[in-house]
Amino acid sequence: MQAIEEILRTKKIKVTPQRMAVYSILKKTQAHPNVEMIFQKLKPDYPAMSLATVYKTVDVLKRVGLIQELNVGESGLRYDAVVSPHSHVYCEKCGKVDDVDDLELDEFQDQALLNKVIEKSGFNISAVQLYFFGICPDCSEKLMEGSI
Amino acid sequence: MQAIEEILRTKKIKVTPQRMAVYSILKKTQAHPNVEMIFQKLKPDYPAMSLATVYKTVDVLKRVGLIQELNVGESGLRYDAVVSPHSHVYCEKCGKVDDVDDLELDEFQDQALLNKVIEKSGFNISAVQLYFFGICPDCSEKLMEGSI
DNA sequence: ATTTCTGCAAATGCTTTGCATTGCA
DNA sequence: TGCAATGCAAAGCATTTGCAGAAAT
Repeated sequence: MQAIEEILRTKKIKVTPQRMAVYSILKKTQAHPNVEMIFQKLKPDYPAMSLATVYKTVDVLKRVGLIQELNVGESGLRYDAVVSPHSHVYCEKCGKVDDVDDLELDEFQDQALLNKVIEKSGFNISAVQLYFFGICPDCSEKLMEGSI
Repeated sequence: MQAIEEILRTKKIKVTPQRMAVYSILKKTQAHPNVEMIFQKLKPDYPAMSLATVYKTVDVLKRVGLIQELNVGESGLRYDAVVSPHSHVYCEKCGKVDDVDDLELDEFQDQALLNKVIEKSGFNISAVQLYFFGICPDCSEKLMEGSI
């Protein structure tokens, strides 16, 4: 709650309660919420907050590099306050997004793999996203129960 | 143009000129077009075709497994008739999507990596997508010229 | 003859925009 | 005080839906 204020001020972006609140929610959760989810979590404490403000805020935080945007397909863009490279799993049944930490690929991405892609594609690569799609443990269980 | 008809008939899905046309376009191109692009390419030969039909068609082809859907962020979902595992680069400037073939990661994905993710996450993984984001050679060049 | 698909137009729903008001700096 | 951000409502767009007519099996 200190660093972020400085980062914003450095970029001449005003520090507002709304921005702090959105960031704070993303910092606390591991659910990778979308805009609507963030809005709902905010409601109790900030009943006056507008959905448009949440859209604008995640955009600002993203451009400043404080959060990253995930694109898993359904349910809109998801947001993550963890900006270091890591992969994600998406449950196609319930829409849950989990982190997959400590894949050796995560470090791998920085060097060998990235160089190879740059070489092969000629692109100037600035970001990587690795997504896994499937069914989460909870949904697998429910599917089992249902079919018995 | 033979196999696809059989695949559709097997699943009791009717073979129509529109469906064949959409698939044929995806089969020919490497541009990973979105629905609008497919629609535009179709127009000369199928002036009566509706955009809604293109949406419905890519959905059918995807569910049957004849094409895959890519989610690079901007410019809507992209479609690819190559369904074998391979990665993609996305140009954040012009929206171009290219293939990145022959990453050892592509075979890697099938086994070791997948097993590790399944173990770590508890998810039942059915698909993987690896995206690289950056600037393509053409856009890099234009940026250079512009800044001189 | 049935059943499914197409094309149109309307509806939906997420996201963005414009602008007056509010609030940081 | 001045400039930027918020909140609201309206606008914008991509995608979906409903349905009558057309086409495939």
